Amino acid sequence: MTGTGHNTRKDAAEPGVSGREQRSRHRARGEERRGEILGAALEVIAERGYRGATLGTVAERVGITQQGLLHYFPTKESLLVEVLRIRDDWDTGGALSRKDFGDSPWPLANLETLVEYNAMRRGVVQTFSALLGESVTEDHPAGEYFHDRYRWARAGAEATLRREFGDRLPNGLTPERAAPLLIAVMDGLQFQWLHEPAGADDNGTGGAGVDMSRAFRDFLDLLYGTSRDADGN
Amino acid sequence: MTGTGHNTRKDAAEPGVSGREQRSRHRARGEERRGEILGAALEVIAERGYRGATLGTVAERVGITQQGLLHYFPTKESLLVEVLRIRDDWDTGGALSRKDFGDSPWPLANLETLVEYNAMRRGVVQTFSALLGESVTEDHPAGEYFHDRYRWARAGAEATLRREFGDRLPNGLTPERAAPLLIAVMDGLQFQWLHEPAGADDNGTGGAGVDMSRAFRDFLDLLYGTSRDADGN
DNA sequence: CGCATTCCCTACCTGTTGATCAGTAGATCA
DNA sequence: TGATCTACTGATCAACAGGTAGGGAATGCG
Repeated sequence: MTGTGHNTRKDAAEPGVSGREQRSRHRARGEERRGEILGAALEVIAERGYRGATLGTVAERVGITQQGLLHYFPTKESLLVEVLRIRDDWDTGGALSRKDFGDSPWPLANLETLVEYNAMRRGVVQTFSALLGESVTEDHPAGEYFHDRYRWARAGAEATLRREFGDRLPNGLTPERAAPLLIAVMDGLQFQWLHEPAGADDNGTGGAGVDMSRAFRDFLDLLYGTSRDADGN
Repeated sequence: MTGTGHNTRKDAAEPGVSGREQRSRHRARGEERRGEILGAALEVIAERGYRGATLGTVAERVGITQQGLLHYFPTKESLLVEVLRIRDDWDTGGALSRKDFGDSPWPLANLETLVEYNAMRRGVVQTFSALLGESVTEDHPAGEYFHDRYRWARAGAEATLRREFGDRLPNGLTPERAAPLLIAVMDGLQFQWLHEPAGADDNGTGGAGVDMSRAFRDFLDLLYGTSRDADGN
């Protein structure tokens, strides 16, 4: 029951493994574990939120103890910070702020792609949405993150809109004032979609759910002032 | 400190008070306390979310013990259910689903009023938003509530849009497909507003915040396809 | 080979939370 | 006047939570 039977393992087993392979494997172990933990934390936060998530649950999912996890992330909050950081790399950093941001002939296509991408990553969206909800409560560790993120997202959206439409949208609205709406639609649709998804990979719900990608395209049509496919599809 | 000095109160004091009034006052104590508890719970949930809220904190705010609170609401979840119910009466029941729903010459004005009303009730909005975020997590007691609420809200929005525009919005979009966008904007703006409010009662933020009411009007302009005041204001 | 580092565990502590149990004081009622 | 109901309180509990202390095994390094 107690930790016995491990001293006989190394010397006898794996006789043909070279020292280099063992070393590199050992080195990589740490970063690999970190990655596993981050992935598990993302899952657990999606399922229970940050406050509801426990270090023990995350650790268990990686196959170590809670104290083993604390070896990598000294506090629960430090774990959250890292989760937020990798999410930024994946999602926002991957689309909203990419260097090739203005490369597309149609800037808003990037946002459309982002939404479609999110629709395939329910876990990530759920984590994000759960944290966003919690972040409005007092003294939440993610509060500042979302505050900054919103400023930043609105600025990005405004720049995109300006690149697309100039200083006025077709209906006369300025990019500055349309930007919050764009962000709001993206966030708001996520909640509806999480509660009742509908879309490419989901059929038979009777049409009650929300097709996030299609709805977002509908909103873009609204910005353009014309409908591209509202009649047929 | 302990409950002394009350046995002399009844017989001697209030000689002219009839038995009926005393009885009713006694009866009302219970309902009054219930109301106080519900109000405190709304506050505490706004500050810490449902999972983060504790019965002790709520009870303390009413001036009773945690066990005293459990006398009125046998479980924490039952308290949440009641909070959700009264919120419905205040907010949704008061505007979205009112009988005089179609009485206004301009149906969407009701929604505008609702948003303006919300902008004056930060605590309620914060409670709602915190719970909405939590509700996407697994086995959350408010999950079903929000699921149903979204269906219902979309149906209500669709009906309103149909009453205003008929079967097609100016840009060709159907009310059915515009409804989710309307709800998404309302929800999404709340998060931005909570994180950085701006508006009538808030000046000097440097324009970085979000004026929820104005932004919502901007969105309605988008639905109409024309801008009413985007140039000057 | 000895030493440091990395990785992870056992043991333990302290605090919190929702909930139960039993009981008390006053009001109501028969 | 006694029975009963309402509105609580105090004591207590089991279950967890995050975090600390310290140690041990495997590995890398000189």
